[in-house]
Amino acid sequence: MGRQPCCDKVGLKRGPWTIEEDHKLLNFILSNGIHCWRMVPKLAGLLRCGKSCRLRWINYLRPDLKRGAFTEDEEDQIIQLHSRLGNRWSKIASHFPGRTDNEIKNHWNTRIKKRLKLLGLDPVSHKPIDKTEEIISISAEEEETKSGDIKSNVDDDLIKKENEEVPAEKVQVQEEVKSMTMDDTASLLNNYEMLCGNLEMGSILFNNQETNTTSTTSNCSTSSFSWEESNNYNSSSSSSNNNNNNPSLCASSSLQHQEDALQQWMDNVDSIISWDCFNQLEGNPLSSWKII
DNA sequence: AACAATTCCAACCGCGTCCAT
DNA sequence: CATGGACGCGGTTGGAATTGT
Repeated sequence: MGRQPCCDKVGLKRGPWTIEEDHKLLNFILSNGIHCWRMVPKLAGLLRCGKSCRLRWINYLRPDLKRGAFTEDEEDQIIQLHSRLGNRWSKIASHFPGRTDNEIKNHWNTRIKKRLKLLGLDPVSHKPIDKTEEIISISAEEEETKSGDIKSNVDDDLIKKENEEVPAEKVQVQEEVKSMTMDDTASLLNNYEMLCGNLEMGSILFNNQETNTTSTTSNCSTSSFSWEESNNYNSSSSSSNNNNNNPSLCASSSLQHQEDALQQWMDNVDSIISWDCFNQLEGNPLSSWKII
């Protein structure tokens, strides 16, 4: 498209972030919030492009990130969501507070894909591999006549639309695939069906559990911590904060509560970020943080 | 112990979408 | 309505860490 680069890359640093860079970015965002990513590196004194800063914040520095391995329940839910949404990682990630799209995408590509293959399921179509190939060959002719509209993974609205548009024969084929799938991998897919039926409720429950639970390591071997967990005093805004990258430190909460929450968060991320290194750089980080 | 192969994940890249002008 | 800038998303890659020989 001839699109111009997002920023002037001359003289900009690339590659892994250093602790000092993390500190600068974290310090800047916690002090000022996020208004324009393009300006963040300039104002924070970083030789990075805004895009890189945004990614670093979202995938690593964000206080509400949940660390640690995915649980089996999470994996199952990812599989279920992927069967409905396809590779829409950000949409899938929105069902997992504290998880990033990148994290889920990586986990899918490295673990879940293999798990599905071991179960004899096609990671793309979520159908038994052999049967899928059979059906593909059966319906290849009619698919060819409809160029450009082949999308194996669509969300509910798109599925509905597609079903309205496709001929009855194709719907029948889809139903056959569905029933064969149920026969061949009954237990696994039964779970998925159940999850599918309860997905909306499930996601609500999941969110509530996330915000109500004080335990941070129930299913993970490593420490996990949610910013919202430390902000339970601010319950009125917890749901809206779930998908918000901005830490929203400038909300209605009192300064004391914010400082308490910040201290609690720092205590919990000690194992993730080496604050000792930060301290060596600039003394106690808390003392240098200005909460709006 | 040394090397090769594999796994894993942080970060980059390019494109699509949104929105202000 | 057209254009351009900024952001967000998904695909891909580089290299560190781990495992196997």
